[in-house]
Amino acid sequence: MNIDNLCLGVLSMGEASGYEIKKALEQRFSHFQAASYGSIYPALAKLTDAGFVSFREEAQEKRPTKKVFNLTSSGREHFFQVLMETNPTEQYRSDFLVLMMFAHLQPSERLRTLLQQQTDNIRAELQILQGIFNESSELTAGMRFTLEYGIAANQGLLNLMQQRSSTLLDELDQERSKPA
Amino acid sequence: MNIDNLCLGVLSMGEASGYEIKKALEQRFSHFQAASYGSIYPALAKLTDAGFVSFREEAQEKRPTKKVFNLTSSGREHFFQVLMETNPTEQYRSDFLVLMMFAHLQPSERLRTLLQQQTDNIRAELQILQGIFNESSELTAGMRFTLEYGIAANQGLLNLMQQRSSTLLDELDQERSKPA
DNA sequence: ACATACATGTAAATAGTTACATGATTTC
DNA sequence: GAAATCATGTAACTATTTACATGTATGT
Repeated sequence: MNIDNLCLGVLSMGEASGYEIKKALEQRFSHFQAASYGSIYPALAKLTDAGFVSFREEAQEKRPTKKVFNLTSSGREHFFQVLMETNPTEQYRSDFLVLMMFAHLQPSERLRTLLQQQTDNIRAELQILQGIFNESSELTAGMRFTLEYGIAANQGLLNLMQQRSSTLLDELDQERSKPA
Repeated sequence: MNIDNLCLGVLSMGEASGYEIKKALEQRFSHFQAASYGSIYPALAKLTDAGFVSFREEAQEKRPTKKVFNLTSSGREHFFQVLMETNPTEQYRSDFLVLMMFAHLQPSERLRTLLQQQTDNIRAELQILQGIFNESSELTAGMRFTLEYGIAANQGLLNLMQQRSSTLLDELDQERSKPA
């Protein structure tokens, strides 16, 4: 799913400026997608050229004038086709796990810090997702599902981190003291 | 963690050719890292220039001659520094969750297929990880941990998919039949 | 006969991010 | 007085993948 189509998706939920699309992605898609202004603004220009979105300029008091984009019917049709043709692929890249793979090369104080940081990060992410899930009214069924999905993964990981952090450190201490 | 440093990591476990590094990444790192030949061979050339690896050419019977790389002491030192300075960041990108976010725009037959595919993918990944965990001898503590980490996440997700797939479809049917 | 494994490497294309450029207003 | 929010946009850079180029040997 490229940024162009992600913008169409956000606009399918209602008109928005480039700036507002970025905010929407941060608030509602951040645990599984990201985009910077440097990709959003060129995407909106391309989508305008392609006729998938149109915009009006809206002057504001004490704020810069903004371009408010909305989906054309051609854009809505196109986005439907995208949804029907996109494969449900996923990718996960973890420097944390790379560091764990080479745990035996690092001092135990460093590993203690890494495990603690990761545990904190997971706990924080879990609280963000649970916060949105519990406190937001008017979530679509799909959005509730994406939140529950993130909560399920992070809950599983938090349990593991709590059970295994200290035993991993013990195992590594044993490997260290036992020469081949 | 860029490909250069990932190559150093693989080589810290023993000498290898570019081809063998790719295989090692597929077998031991695939659930949290990836790399293609187009990035591995240039990385090895760069690392050789920098003096972090050296190689010998090994002629083989009935196989092309290969370059067997191994870490220099400078490379080993450098990789240690990389390990000490790398932040334990993670990134997750999911087209599956994007599709779920827009579940209300898709026919229920399509959603049924997507949910089934995702469930199958998670189950398959889980079995791969459990297979390696149970059947491999001589895993390092760090590698066992990376496997358990993947298993914990996927087990949490599989439980969710099994509980929620059908209720999500029901919820969407209700939203569809209830006009605003 | 067709695909897969072995083995190395380059060039073009992809898809972004980061930093820059500009500037008012509001909050801490 | 500094940082954050609002607001748009471009240019340079980064890091990678995909496709190409080449060829033998083995398995199906």
